[in-house]
Amino acid sequence: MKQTKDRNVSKTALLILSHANSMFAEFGYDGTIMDDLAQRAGVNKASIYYHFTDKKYLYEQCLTKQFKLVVDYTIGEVERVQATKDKLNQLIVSFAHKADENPQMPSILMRELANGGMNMPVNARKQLQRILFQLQEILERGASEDIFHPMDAFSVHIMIIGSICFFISSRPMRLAIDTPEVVDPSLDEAINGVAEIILNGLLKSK
Amino acid sequence: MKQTKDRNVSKTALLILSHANSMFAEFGYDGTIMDDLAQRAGVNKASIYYHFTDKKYLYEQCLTKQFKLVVDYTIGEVERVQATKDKLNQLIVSFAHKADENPQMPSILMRELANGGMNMPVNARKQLQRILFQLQEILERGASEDIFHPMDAFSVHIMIIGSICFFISSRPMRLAIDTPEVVDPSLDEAINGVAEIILNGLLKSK
Amino acid sequence: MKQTKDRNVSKTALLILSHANSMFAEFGYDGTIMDDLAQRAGVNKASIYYHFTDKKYLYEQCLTKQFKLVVDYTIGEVERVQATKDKLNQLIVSFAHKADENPQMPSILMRELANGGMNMPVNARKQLQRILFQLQEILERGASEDIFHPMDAFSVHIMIIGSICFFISSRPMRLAIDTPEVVDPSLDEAINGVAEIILNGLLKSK
Amino acid sequence: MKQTKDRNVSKTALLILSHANSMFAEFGYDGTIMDDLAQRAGVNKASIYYHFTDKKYLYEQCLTKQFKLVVDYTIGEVERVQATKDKLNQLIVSFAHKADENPQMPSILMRELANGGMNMPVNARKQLQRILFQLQEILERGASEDIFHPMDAFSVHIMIIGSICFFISSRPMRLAIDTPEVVDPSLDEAINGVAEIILNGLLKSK
DNA sequence: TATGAATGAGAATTCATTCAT
DNA sequence: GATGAATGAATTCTCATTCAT
Repeated sequence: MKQTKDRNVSKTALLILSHANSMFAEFGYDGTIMDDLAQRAGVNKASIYYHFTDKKYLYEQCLTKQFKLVVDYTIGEVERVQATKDKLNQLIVSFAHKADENPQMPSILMRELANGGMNMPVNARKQLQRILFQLQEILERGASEDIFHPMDAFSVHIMIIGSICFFISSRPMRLAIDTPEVVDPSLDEAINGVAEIILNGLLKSK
Repeated sequence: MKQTKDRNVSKTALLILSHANSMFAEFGYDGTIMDDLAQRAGVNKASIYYHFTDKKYLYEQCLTKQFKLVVDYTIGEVERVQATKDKLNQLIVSFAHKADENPQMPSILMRELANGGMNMPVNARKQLQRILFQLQEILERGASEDIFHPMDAFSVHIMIIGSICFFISSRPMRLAIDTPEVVDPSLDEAINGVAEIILNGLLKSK
Repeated sequence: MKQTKDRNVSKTALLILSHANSMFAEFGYDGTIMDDLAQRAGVNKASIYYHFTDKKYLYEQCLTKQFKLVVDYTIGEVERVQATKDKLNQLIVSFAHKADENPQMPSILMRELANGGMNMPVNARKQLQRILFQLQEILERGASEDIFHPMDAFSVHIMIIGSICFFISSRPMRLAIDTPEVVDPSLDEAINGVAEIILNGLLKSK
Repeated sequence: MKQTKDRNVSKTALLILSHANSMFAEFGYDGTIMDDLAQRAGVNKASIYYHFTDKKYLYEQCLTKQFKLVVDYTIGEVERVQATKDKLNQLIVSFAHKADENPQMPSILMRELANGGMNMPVNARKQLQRILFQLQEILERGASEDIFHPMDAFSVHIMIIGSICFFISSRPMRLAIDTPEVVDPSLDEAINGVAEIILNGLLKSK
């Protein structure tokens, strides 16, 4: 029964997937109503079940796909630069930009963590670990090159992902409420701020 | 103050509030079911409505109380130290420890942000802004004392809150899945890592 | 949660139960629609769930109650007569009359057996066994009194229950289609026929 | 006969039919899901509709085929013996054995009766009537030969069919639950018990 | 004939909220 | 203040059936 129908390439399946993505990001799992999804995607409700078995499985598909997209891109970009310091900078910037292009990802991740992350599909979790591993490699290389203070990879990982996800997913709220006293920075400004602090923080003062 | 029949002090109300707190944190707004809450709190369902009008209002009460708790503590602690640099460090450490004692707060905040933060009660939002303002003050002071690089307060704010909330709310997941390759740091280790990086990042190399 | 709410004595619960009884008998488990039941019973759909948890539990309640009713009556009547032969006769006649008054019981029993009887509530099953045990006692007594041929109790049990249930539950069909060649007997005629054959068949010819 | 493109002979149709038979017997009409049937039979769902128009028609085909099989055999066997008494005995024994070989038949019949028999296909009903007519003939012959008490054919018919169907379809349940106090008889023992009682009951004591 | 993909009309169950006592 | 009992509006999922290829 639960044949992982990987013919999910059909037009209908794609339509469903894409609308599901934005709805899950916008409304969360509980807040996403299958009826509405069907309507927005312009497909029959039963079609969703035909293609994705049930809501939970559909959610998993969305999660995994999103995460892989962002992580693949980030890792690819990091590999294109050579210097250890540049790699770290690239990791932050690439992750931020791709996550910003797919803002559902930060939303979903944050909600999942808030839920204890226990029903986060293994595959989605693995994607994040790929970044953690890459980061670890960078930090170790930097330490052995004697340009970085030795630093626990996990803390840095959390800082990067946490900062960026917070920035991206808090934007709608910030834009809705103007806090004239504090200027809302653009993504690039914020990313650069984050990257600068982290690099500065890690680099041994020359 | 004007003692307006503050009903919420009754034993029943307190029971409800405390259970509501953990349930909202664990299951989110939608995931928290009034029937279950009544059962866990050992009160009649209709009592909840008597004391808190409706689910939304109950949620607001929980949110605001939690946020105020953490923020009051943080601000108080920061004010007890004098040196600018120590103030920044204190802000990070105090926020982290209090949030760790009340881990519902990070969960709720993250879920709210993921939801676009649109139905986050104004009062709760204001609490966070108190931290932002205090941070801004510290950064400005540090800049004028010429010990900090000038840096946009918002980015730093996001980094601090984001890193810490991520760390705290991802812990249950991390503990459930062991990643032997990467050691899971304790809260103090992680906090120190975060604080170190941020301070290093901001401080002008002496 | 599944607190066997034995306050099922309320007017609403009784209403639901009685309508459920006839509907399950008439349409079977699958054929009984909760919406319709609510409407017929004149109660709110959610009330059914409030009182009976779910469809399955409601069904079990119906089953058990029906079976107990018929079996209690039968056993009681049998105990009122003394002679072994009369007891056997009484068992057949009482069971038939009470089942005829509650024709849902034969329907439900037959459907359950057709389903393999596997999800027949234990309690309902036990009721039928009470008849089997009583019958066994009668047959043994009859054998020791030397008035009955020794006969396996189970076969006789099956004959009695099977014959009567078949007769009662096939009546609607028979009445719908007239088979002029064969006269449809009344319940009493049929019961007497059955009882006569069984008694004759068991009694040693004097 | 006129060889009207009898499609139902194709391998696919046969597959469907055979699986439909067991599923209808096991789960009943409502409980049999076309999707599952397709999967079990290893054919495409639309194929079922191509071959059998709809679920109802498929059900009829199953019913009629099953009933005819049992009834044809029974009637044939009865005709092979001569003595009136032997004929009656043969009717019981043959019906029992053939029904035991095709235990779907008793299940389906019982469920149909439980449903009021209203949507039992005419053709299936006619099969059972063939047995009733044959039985009537036997009883009349026995009465005119003065070896049988005169007895209403319908009651005897019900007793035979009811007892045997009950025995066969209650077997799975009995085997699942052992009632050590009462020994579960084999089919032959039970049949002989039933046949003995009925014959004894009808025969005038010589 | 066979098959993947629709689709519409349900059907069970849930849940926040209210009401009468 | 507390409680058992409603209740209406959703919401997920199911299933027989059809369609296009």
